[in-house]
Amino acid sequence: MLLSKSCVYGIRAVLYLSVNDEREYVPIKEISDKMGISFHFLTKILQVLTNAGMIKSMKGAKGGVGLNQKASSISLYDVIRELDGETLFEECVLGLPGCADDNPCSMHKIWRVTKAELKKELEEENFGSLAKQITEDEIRLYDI
Amino acid sequence: MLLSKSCVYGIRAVLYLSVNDEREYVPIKEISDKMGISFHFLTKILQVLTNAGMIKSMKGAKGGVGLNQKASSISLYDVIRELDGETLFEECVLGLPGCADDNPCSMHKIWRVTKAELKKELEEENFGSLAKQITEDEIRLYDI
DNA sequence: ATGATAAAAGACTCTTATGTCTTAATATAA
DNA sequence: TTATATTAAGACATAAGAGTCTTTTATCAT
Ligand code: FES
Ligand code: FES
Repeated sequence: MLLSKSCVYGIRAVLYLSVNDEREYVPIKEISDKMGISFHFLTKILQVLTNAGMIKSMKGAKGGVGLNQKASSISLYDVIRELDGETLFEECVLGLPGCADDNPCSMHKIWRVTKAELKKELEEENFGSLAKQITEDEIRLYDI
Repeated sequence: MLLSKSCVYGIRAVLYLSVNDEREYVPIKEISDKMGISFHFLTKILQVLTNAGMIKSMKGAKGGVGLNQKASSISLYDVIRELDGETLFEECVLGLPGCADDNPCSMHKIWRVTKAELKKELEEENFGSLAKQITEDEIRLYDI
C-alpha cells in the first residue's frame, strides 16, 4: 500500500473538514460515523494533526475539531508527512541504505523520477480545491 | 512503503540471479548471505516465484534456484504482481470501494495518472537491462 | 547404499499496524 | 453546581507482516 490506513483516514477527515469549513468545530463522532471508521482510532489520528497545528480541537459540548488554517493552504503532502512521514519519498525503493543520485541502486533511475513527480503532485494539491471539486462535481468523499 | 519487504527481497534476489544468469542454479544461502537477509524468509519468498514459473529450483547438492526465463523477459511488474499483488495499481488510494474513472474519489484524478505511469515504467523495465546496468555501470545490488 | 547438500513445508515467535475500551480532563447548558 | 458532550490519554486486543526454527524430501557425490 502506498499510504497507511491512518494516513488515509486522516486525509479523508481533513477533506470532510474542508468541505464543512463554515463550521468552526465538527465532532469527531460525526466524521467517524459518516466514514464508517473507528471513532477512537480516528481520534488518535486527529490528535497528531492537532499537535501539528493543522487542525484545532475543543473539548465539551459544541466542541470537536476544525481546520486551523485555510483549506487551500493545506496540501495533501502536509497530511501525509505528519502521519506517514517522508520515508516514502526519501528511501531507496529496494531498501538499500543511502539513496542518492551518486549512490544509486538499479531501480534508482526509475524511482527517483516517479517519487519526485508524485511528491510534486501531492505538494501542489490542496484541500481547498479538493473540497471544491467534492461539492461542485459531487465527487464522493466516503463510501459508495 | 510502496513495496513490502517480501517484494523487495524478491526483486533483489531475481536481480542477483539475472546478474549471475550464466549459472544454472545458485543456492539460496548464497543470495541470503550476500544480501544480509534471512535465509528461511527468502526461501519462502522464492517458493512463490518458483510456483509462478518465473524461477526454477533444484534440490540437493548442486541445487539452488535459477531463472526459468530470459532475464530480459521478466519485468519488475511481474515480480511485484506475484509478491504484492496488483492492489496498489487497482485500488483507490483513499481506500474507497470501486475505484474507476466513472466512480472517482477526490484523489482519483492525481492517482489515476501517477499509478498508470508507475505501472508502465515497472512493466517496461526488465531484469535483463537492470542486470546489464549493474555489471556495466557497477551499480550496487546489495548493501553499501 | 550412504552421507552431504539444498529446497519444501510448516510450526512457531516477534514486531508493527490497526482497532477497542476505559478513564480523565474540559467545555457548555440547564 | 450538576449533567452532558466531547477531546485527551493510555491500556489493552487483534491481525498482519516479518523473521526463526525444525522436519521432510529430493539430488548429487562417494
Ligand atoms: S538507491 Fe535505490 S532508489 Fe535510490
Ligand atoms: S476512486 Fe479513489 S483513487 Fe480512484
